[in-house]
Amino acid sequence: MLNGRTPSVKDVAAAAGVSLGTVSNVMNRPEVVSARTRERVERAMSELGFVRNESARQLRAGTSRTLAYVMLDGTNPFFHDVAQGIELAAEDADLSLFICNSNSRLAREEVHLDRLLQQRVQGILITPVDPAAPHLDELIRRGVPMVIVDRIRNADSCCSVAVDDVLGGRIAVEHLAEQGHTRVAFIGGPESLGQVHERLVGAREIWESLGRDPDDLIYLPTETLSVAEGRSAGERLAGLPARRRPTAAFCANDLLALGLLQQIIGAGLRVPEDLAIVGFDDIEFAAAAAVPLTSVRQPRQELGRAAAQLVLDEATNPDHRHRQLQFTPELVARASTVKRARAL
Amino acid sequence: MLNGRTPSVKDVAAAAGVSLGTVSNVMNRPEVVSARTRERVERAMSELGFVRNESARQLRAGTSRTLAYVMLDGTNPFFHDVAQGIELAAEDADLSLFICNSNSRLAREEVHLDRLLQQRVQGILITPVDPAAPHLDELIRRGVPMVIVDRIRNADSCCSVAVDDVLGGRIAVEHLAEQGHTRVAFIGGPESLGQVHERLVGAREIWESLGRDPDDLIYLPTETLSVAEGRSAGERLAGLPARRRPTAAFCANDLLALGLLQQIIGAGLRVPEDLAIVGFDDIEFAAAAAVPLTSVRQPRQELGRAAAQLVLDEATNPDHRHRQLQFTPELVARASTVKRARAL
DNA sequence: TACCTGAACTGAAACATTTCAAACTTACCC
DNA sequence: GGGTAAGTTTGAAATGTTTCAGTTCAGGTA
Repeated sequence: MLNGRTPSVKDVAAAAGVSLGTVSNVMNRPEVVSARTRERVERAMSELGFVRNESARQLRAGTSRTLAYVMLDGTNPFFHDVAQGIELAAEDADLSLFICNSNSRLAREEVHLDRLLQQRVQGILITPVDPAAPHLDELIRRGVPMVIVDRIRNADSCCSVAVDDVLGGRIAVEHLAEQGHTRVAFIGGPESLGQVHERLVGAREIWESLGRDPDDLIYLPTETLSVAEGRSAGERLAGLPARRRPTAAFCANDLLALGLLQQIIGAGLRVPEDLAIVGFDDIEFAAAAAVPLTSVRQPRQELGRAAAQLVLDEATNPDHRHRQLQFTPELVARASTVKRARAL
Repeated sequence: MLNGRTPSVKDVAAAAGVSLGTVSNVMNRPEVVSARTRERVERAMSELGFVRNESARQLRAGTSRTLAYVMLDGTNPFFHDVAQGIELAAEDADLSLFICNSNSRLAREEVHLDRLLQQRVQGILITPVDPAAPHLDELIRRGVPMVIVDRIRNADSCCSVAVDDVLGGRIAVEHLAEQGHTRVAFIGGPESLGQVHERLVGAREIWESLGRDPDDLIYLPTETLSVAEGRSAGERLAGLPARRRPTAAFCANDLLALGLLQQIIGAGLRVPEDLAIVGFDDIEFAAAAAVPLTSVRQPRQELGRAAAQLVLDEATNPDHRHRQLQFTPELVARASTVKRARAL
C-alpha cells in the first residue's frame, strides 16, 4: 500500500494501529501520549523509515525552522567567521541556517532575498551591498525579522550589529602616525561601501586632529576589496617615485592588504621599512602573511552571534525593540608596521 | 478579507477576477494563458505583494528547488571555493544551495543530513567525515541523489568527485627529492581522513621507488588539519636537534603548512634553507604567505561544479549511471621550496 | 448505581499550492 | 448553421502535516 512512496504519518498511524493525530502528538507533544503507545508509534516510525515532511509541517504550522544569512563576499573569510557565529546561535535555538552570497552584486542579493521570502524563513541576517536599497525596506514592510550585519543603519527601522568603523579608521592611522609616518595612503573602494567610507572618514579625522596636512593622506581607490585589487594598488604605489611615495598604507580590509603586501615584496621593496601596512578585520590569515600583518580586529564570531540573537528576539518576542549594537575594534600590531618585530 | 495575512493565490485570483487555477498557470505555464488575463493577474500580484509560498508549492509538486552541500571544515577556504563552484552550477539550474558545515564531527553531519532529508532537498553533495559511515548508505537506500566530494568511494554505489590524492602525494615528495632533500616529514592527521591517508601513501610510494630509506620519511601526526595544529607541529619539529631534523616537510593541507611556516619563522629558522615546505590545495592565501607556499593545486571550483552536475544528472536523468570523476592535481612551485625564488 | 473527572486518543478541518479533466469560447470550415 | 478544433478557463482533488473540538474509557466519588 505504500509502493515506493516515502511513508507519511498516515502510514505510521496505520502500522502502529493509532490515529494520525496521535502520531503527530508523539512528535510534537510526547507528554500527552501514554508510554505504551508512544513506544509503539516510535517503533513503527523507525521500521518504516519515516521522515517528517518539513514542507507540510511548515505549511500547516505556519512557521519555518530556518534562519538565513546573505553574505557580501564569499571569498572573504571574515564573513565566514561571522556566519560561523550565526550558526552557533542558530544551533542553540535548534534552527537551520541558510547561507547565501550576494558577491557584492545588488541583483544577486535581490534574487536571494526573493527566494528567502518564498521559503518564509524565520529571519534574515544580511550584510547588504547597499543598506539603503529599497528591497530592504520592502522586507521591513512585510514584517520579516531582519538584522543588518557589519553595517549600522541610520534609521532605527531594524536592528543592526557592527563595529565602529570610524573608530577603526582612527586607531589604524593613529598607530601609523605614532610610528613616525608622515605620508599615508588609504587603499579601498568602492567608496559607496559604507565600511570603506567610514574607515576613510575615521582616518581623515585623526589625521587632521593630529595637525597633519590633509594632502599627505592619499586616497587610492580600488574597484573591490580583493587580493587582486590589493596587488594592483601595489603596482600603482610601487610605480611612484620614492619621494612622492607614501611610507605607509592603511587598507580597508585584509584581503587588500595581503595583495598589496605580496606585490610590494615581489617588487623588491621591504615591509615595513619601505612601506608599512595596516589591514582591517584581522582574519586568521593576516597573522600568517609574508610579513605578519598589523590589522584592526573585529570580533567576527561575536558579531554573528549577537546578530542572530537580535533576529531571534524580533521573531519571537512580541515587544521587541530595534537596537543598534556597536562593537569596539582593536588594533593588533604585528611586523608589517613595527620594525624588528618582537614577539607580541 | 485579508487582514494582515500574507496574500495567497486565492486572494490574487479574487483581485484579478479569475479562478485560482489560472493564477497558478500564470506562474507555471504562462504560455497557456491569454496575454490579457496574464497581464491582469500579474498586476494583481504586484499590487497585493504576493509571494508564492514555497512550502505549499513543494508539498503539492513533490519536488524541491534546493541542493545542499555539507562541507567538512568551514575554516578552510578550500571548501568555500568548492561551494562556490557548486553555487554557480546551482544558479544555472535555477536552484538554491543550502550550505552546512559538519566541522569534522560525525554527529553534526548526521544532524544536518537528517534535516536535509526532512526538507526533501533535490540532492546532497557532501565531503563526509567518514565515507563509510552508515548514514550515507541510508541516504542511498532512500534514493536521495548524493555525490561525495573530495573523496572517492570504493563501491560505485554513488557518484564521487575528487583529485587523485595518491598522485598528489607523489608529486609533492618527488619535488622535494628533486630539490635534494633526503629527510622529509609528512605532517597531517587524523590518518582516518582518507585525504590524509592517501597523500601519505603517495608520498611513501614515490619515496621508496626513488630508492630512499623509508625511515627518512617521517610521519608527524596531527589531530586536525588546522593552522593551530601546523604551529604545534612546527614546535615539535623545531625542537629536534638539527641533525635529526628533516630538511623538508610535506603538509596534508595548506592550513597546516601556513601554521608550520609561521612557527618555523617565528623560531628564527629560514624557509626554505632550514626547512622547505609543501602544502596541499593551493588556497588563495598560500601565495600570500610569509614565504609564498609551494602547494599541490586542486581545481577547487571545478570540483564543485562537476559534483553539482553529477547530482543534477542523478536527480533528473532516469538512466543515470554513477561515475567516479578524478581530477589531476598539479604542483605549483613557489619560494617555500625553491631557494632564490624567481618570479614564476 | 449514577455521575463526574481527567487522561488518552480520534477525526476532520485547515494550510497554499499544483494538476488535470472537464467545460466553456472562439474562430473557422463546409 | 452545425461541426470541429484550438485556445482558455474552471473547479475540485490531492499533497502531508498540525491543531483542536470531541469522544471514549477507566477509575473515583457520592
